[in-house]
Order: sequence, then C-alpha cells, then structure tokens
Amino acid sequence: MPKPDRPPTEFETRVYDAIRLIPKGKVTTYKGLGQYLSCGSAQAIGQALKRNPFAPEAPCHRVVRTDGSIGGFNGQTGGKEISRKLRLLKEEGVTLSEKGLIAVELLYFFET
DNA sequence: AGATTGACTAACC
DNA sequence: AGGTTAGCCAATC
Repeated sequence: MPKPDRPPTEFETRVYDAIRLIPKGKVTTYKGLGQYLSCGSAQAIGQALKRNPFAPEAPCHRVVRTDGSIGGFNGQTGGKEISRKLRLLKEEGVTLSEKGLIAVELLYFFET
C-alpha cells in the first residue's frame, strides 16, 4: 500500500543472488556479504535486504550482524518479526541465545 | 542535483 | 559495559 514495488536494481539483485547461495544451517554477516559484493558499506546491504521482494527465495534471515547479534528482519530491529527470524534460524540448526547472540560455532558462509 | 535515511561497523568516550 | 561519533554507500526524498 504505502509504496509500490519497483524492479530490483542491479545491486539488489546481486545481494539476493548472494544470500541464495547460503546453505541451510549456515549464516553470514552484512560485512561478509559486503566483501563478496565488493561493497564497503554493510549498511547499504541491509537496506537492500529490508526491501526483500523475494520472500523465502532469498533467505534474508540467514544474515546477521558482525558482532553476532541478530540484526533485523522484515524492516524491524526488534519485536515480532525478529522473533520469527530467530525461530527460523533455530529450525535450521543455528542456535541462538535469547538476546540474539549466536551460541554455537558460527558457520559463516562468506567471511574471509 | 543535493540532502537524508538506514536490517551496519568500528572507533571513541 | 553502554552511549556517542564518524565513515560507508545505495536508495529515497
């Protein structure tokens, strides 16, 4: 309603394409994606992800912050949507603490 | 075309 | 340990 969808830009397409490569049970960070995309701004990545026009096809829930905290989901940085993200990850084998910190050996996909 | 925004980070205080 | 500042960069206003 508020804003009509628009065709994804080239940059966004690259982001979605990248996260699609993340296997189930693994995660990556905004920064890691940034390196893969040669983009020095993780924030720009986050912005691309928040729009996420491709629902489950682009597993944006597998992207977390560099410090291990959960990051955001569906436009929010806390609340209901975040809970959903946590649950999704847990079902995929990524155990998180209730605070959003990853409590297992991190299985980062991208990363140096 | 210029200013602002933001699912980020790192550096400082 | 927690709050602020500064840098980043694509999208949006």
